Parts: sequence; structure tokens; C-alpha cells
Amino acid sequence: MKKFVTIRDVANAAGVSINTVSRALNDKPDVNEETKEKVLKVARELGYVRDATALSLRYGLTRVIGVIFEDSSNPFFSEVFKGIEMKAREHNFNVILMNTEKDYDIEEDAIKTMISRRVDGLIITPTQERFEDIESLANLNIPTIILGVHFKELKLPEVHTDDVTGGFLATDYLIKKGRKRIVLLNGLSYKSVAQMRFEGYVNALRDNGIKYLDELVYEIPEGVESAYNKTKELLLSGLRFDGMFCFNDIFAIGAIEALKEFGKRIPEDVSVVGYDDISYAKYISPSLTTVAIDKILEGQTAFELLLESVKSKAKMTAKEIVLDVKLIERKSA
Amino acid sequence: MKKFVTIRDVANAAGVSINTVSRALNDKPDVNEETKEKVLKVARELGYVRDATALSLRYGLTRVIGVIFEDSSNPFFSEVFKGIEMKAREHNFNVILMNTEKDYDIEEDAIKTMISRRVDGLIITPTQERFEDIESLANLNIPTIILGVHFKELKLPEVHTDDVTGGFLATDYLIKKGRKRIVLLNGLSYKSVAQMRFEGYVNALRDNGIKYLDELVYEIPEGVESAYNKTKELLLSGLRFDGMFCFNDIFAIGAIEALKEFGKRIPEDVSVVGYDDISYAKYISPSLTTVAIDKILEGQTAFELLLESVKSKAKMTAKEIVLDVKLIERKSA
DNA sequence: AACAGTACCGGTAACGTTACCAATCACAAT
DNA sequence: ATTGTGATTGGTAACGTTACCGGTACTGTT
Repeated sequence: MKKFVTIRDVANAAGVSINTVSRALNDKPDVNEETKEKVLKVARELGYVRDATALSLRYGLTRVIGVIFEDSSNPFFSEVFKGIEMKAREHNFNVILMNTEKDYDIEEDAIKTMISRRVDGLIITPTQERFEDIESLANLNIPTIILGVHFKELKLPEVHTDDVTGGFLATDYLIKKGRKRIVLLNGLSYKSVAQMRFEGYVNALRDNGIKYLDELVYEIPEGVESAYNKTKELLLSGLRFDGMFCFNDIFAIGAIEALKEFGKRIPEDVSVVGYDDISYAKYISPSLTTVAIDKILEGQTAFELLLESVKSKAKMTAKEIVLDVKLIERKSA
Repeated sequence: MKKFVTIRDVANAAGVSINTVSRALNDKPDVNEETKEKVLKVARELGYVRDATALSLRYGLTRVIGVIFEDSSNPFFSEVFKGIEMKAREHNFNVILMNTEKDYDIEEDAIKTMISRRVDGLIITPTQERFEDIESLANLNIPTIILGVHFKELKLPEVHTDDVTGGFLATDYLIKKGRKRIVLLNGLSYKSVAQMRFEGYVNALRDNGIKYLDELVYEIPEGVESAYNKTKELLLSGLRFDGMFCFNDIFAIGAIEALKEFGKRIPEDVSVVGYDDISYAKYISPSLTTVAIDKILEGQTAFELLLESVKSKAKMTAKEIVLDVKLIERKSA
């Protein structure tokens, strides 16, 4: 039923061999100008479209890259993806996108699928729980970029943001605004990103001569609810604090929700700084002071680095591209 | 350099023919149990992974579907995509995602690419400017689902939400809250979605005996800024209004921003209702009353309808699946 | 001993494409 | 007339896989 026009159909219709059609179509030499025009005309009339699956088999190259995210509906990832897709299109690549839902087994499966699809390269944000699946990619020498995460254990190219500086900027800013007891609402500590932001937090305290207190640092799982609940718990416990540095804007939104519920004024009673600068950060109330990262750029950079790796015949090596971050001052701190 | 283990490598290593390997791998009969186990063992040791590109060529089926959106970073689309990807994975399909950036030429190009990739099916949200490109899909009889849009001109399966009812619910709610002069901040009218919401708006006014006024209805392009600017313009012009029904939550966010800037209290001075219930709708201030649609479900439904079309050998026919909407009451109205 | 039936295995073609080589032809140079 | 040269064309194999068919060897039945 679904039936496509092949090079053979064109050849028959034009009364030449498939070789001549191929040459005409690919603008190769060794084909008479008249013949060529005739072939192109026939091809157009018949609605011929080159079969990419055949080319993939022929050349062992698919011009497809795989992207594996935790959750592509997360506004952070969806913007990064946009950057990737943009650059990919520019270079005539297509992108297969898969979600892991933060599940290692699904991640492993997704990687197998990508290998089976013979993608020319892969951009992945690993769950960081385990990493044998990613090692298998390295062994097969499938060009791979680790995105948004620093992976000590693997010698692979990485693109991520300067989160130590990000953590520093946020904390330092809060301190400069006179805050002394700053809660860090961090992500789970097995994540390198959480570790880096923590490091920035500690650095800022040290540089400003403020004592680090364990009772102000919390690690919570992803999600608005999670941050909302933890903040509520802290408020109920009677913990004193006048500043909050949140692992991401989603956490900040949850925290602000809870703070408001307890009648805390923001930023007067508690100043809040987020991270990521998701597009809604400026529209929540109060508008969110946050550490901005250029997500589109991060995606574009990842693709370009991947392309480099795809083109080069060399073995992959560790390479770290660290993107700048900057603090966006708004009303919440 | 990038070199995969083929069925032939496995055959050599196991000392059998490629046919036997194929049978063993595919759990086909006519292969001795011992041989089979040996083959499977060798395949495992060698790290054999089936080459999907070869299968695609062999069977003329790729188990890949294409998704073409205006902008996958839009939270509406990114959630719909999640629903699609979820169901696709369940059925061992993969998804290629492309963005058109609302440009007809890019859309046309994306469709060509998808045809060239020999996708088994396509889910698309057309720009609605023109539609010859989509007709070409219909002619090739590539299973296609139109998503989120009603396309009078084409006889293709569609999945969208009940936007006439949505428009009615929003407007009726504002009226019931005592609002008399309700601005409709609509999307551009060539879009079927905008037409439908407009229809709902008009119906609600009529049913409540309120006169329709042209001076309260505006059509603006996408984007927060767009809504922010138009609202500011209306306020500066001195137009009186006590309610706003916004085409989507993004518009509502922009409108609220402008209203606040002019010292309008929400909902006391102006009540605002949005559309889509994007995940941040509840966290902006005041939390947004909006018409909710189940975006994940919309994606899942689209995939399932597509799958039906892929499996059936019949020609595609018009078929409309209309999903329910509901009003979510929060603080902005 | 002869035959049929069955279990197992391998050879080949095909999917659509292009690279490589060989063939043909016209024409010019010897 | 012969040879060489260049322009143009076609034949074939190969990418990895599986369907189809044909073969071999063993079993059991007569």
C-alpha cells in the first residue's frame, strides 16, 4: 500500500540505467547534460524521494543522532533540545529523542535502542546511578556527549555549566544583601551538579567569613511538591533562616509557595534565589532572582562537539566544555 | 572505526551459517536447541546488536514515527510530546522530532525529510498557512495525524481538544463572576483553534444576554511580550474592561504582568482566565484560573490513533477525536 | 532394504542505493 | 587503418538482514 518511487522506477521511465539516474541525482560527472535533465524531470514528475534507510545501510552512517533525557517535558531539557535540533537541522541531521524518567533500566534500554538504530552519535544526561550502559557506548566508540553533568568515572566529552561559580554567585549575592542564615535546598548529592553547587555555596560562605552549618543544608528529590513540603517542614520546625538558595527554579517556586503560606514576606523576611532561569522565572511573584544558563547554547554546543567527534576518526577522549553562568537580579532577593 | 558485530561475525564465530544465526536470534523453529544456545552465547559475548537500518530496508518499515511541531520547547508541545514518546516506546517505536518555528518552508522541508526517512507515520501540528505539503503526505498515503488543529480542507484523522466548549466555559465563568466587559485576547484568526475559542466566547455572551462588542476582541501573535504589549496598549487607550479571556496561559501571564504594572488588582479590578493549564499556571501570582487540557493524554491518543492507521492497510479517512476540557478555578478570576 | 518423514542447516535473492569497473562509441592523432 | 582518448553508459557487488527453497542426515516404518 505505502509504496515509494525508487531509483529503478525513474530509470525505467527515463529509459536509462539506475547508475545513470544515480549520477544525475547526485550531480556526479560522467553523465550527459541532456540525459541528466531528462532524468531529473522524470524524477520530479514521479515524486522520487531518496530513501535514507538504504543510504544508512550502504554507508554505515545514518545522519541521525540520539538524545536521551530524564524528562523532555522539563522546561530545562526542552530548551536544550531545541538548541540541539536547531544545529542538527542545519547540518542535515535528524534527532531521535527518548526519555528515561530517571530510571536506570529505561536508560539502559534506550541506549540499546540507539545502538540498534546505529545513530551516528549520542547526547545523554545520565541518571548517574550507574554507568555501565554508557561504558558500553564508549567501548563501541559511538561518539557520545555527556550533557549537564560531570562524570568523574568516565573519560568522555562533556558539556555543562559552571555550577561551582553559579552556586557561589547565588550565595554571595544573598550574603551581600545581608543574609546570614542561608538554607541550601539542594538536589540529591549523588548528582555532580548538586555537588558543584554545594561547593559554590561553601566557598561563598568561607570567603565571607560565615560559618557553615549542617542544619541549613538539605537534599531533596526533584519536583515542586518536594520543595514545597520540605520548606513547610523547616518552617514548622522553627528553624531560623533569612535566605534560601534553591537547586533550581522549580524548587524555588515550591519554596516561595510555602513561604507565602506562612505569611513570610519575600524578599524582606526570606530572600530566595533559584537556578536555571526557566522562562517563567520572571513571571512568578515575586519575580525570581536566579542563576541563568543559556540552555539553547548548551544544546547547540553539545551538538557541535558531538559533530566534531563524529567527523574525527579518533577515539573519544575526555574533554570538558564549561559554559558561563550569570546571576539575574529580580525581586525575590 | 565505528564497527559493529554483524550476524556474519556471529556465524563465523559459532561455526554455523548466517541463516542459522538468524533463526536462533529470532526464536524461529528449525534450529537445534544446542546450536541455538551456542549461537546466543556467542552473540552475547561478541556484543551483537541487531541493525535496525538493515531491517528497515528489508521490510520497508522503520518503526519510526515523525513528529513535527512549531516549537517543541513550548511547554504545551513538550508535554504532548512526552505522551507520544511514552506510548511509542511501549510499542517499540522511536520518534524523530522536528521544529518548524512556525515557518511554512521549514515545515515543507521537515515533511520531505520525514518522507525520506521513510517514517511509518507522522504527527503534525501544521502552521495552517498553506497545506500542499500535507496533501503530498496524504497522496503518498503515509499515515498522518493532525494534532491540536481542525483542518476543514483535509480529510485526515485529527486529535484536538473541544475548544468551543473551552471558550464557552472560560467566558461563562467570567460572566457568572459578574464581569460584563470581557476582553478576548485571541490568537491569530487563521488558526482553527482561535476560531473555535472565539465561537465559544460568542456563545457564552449570547446565552447570557450580553452584547458582543468588536472593540473587546483582539488577535495577536504568539508570545508573552505580545500579550504584555497589547494589554498595556488597551490600558493606555482608556478602554474599560473588567475581564479577560486569554487564548493561552502565556498570554495570560503577559496580560497579568501589564495589569499589575498599572496597579490593577486581580481579580477584583480585572479577572483573568487563561487556557492550557501549563504546569506553572498554579505558581504565578495570582494563581491562574484556566481551561485545562490533558496534554499527555492528547499525545497518547494521537499516537494510538496513528498506530491504528499504520496497522490498517486501508486508505486514511477523516476522523476527529475531540478531547474534553475543564475549567480549573484558581485565584485570577 | 527401501522409503517416507522430520529435524536441521545452508545458498540465494531481495530491500534501495552507490562505488567500482568494464564496455561502447565517436573522434582525433598517428 | 590503427591506436589512443574522452565522454557516456551499464553491470555487478556490497551494506545487514530474513524469507524461501533445496539439501542432507537421521529416525522409524514397512
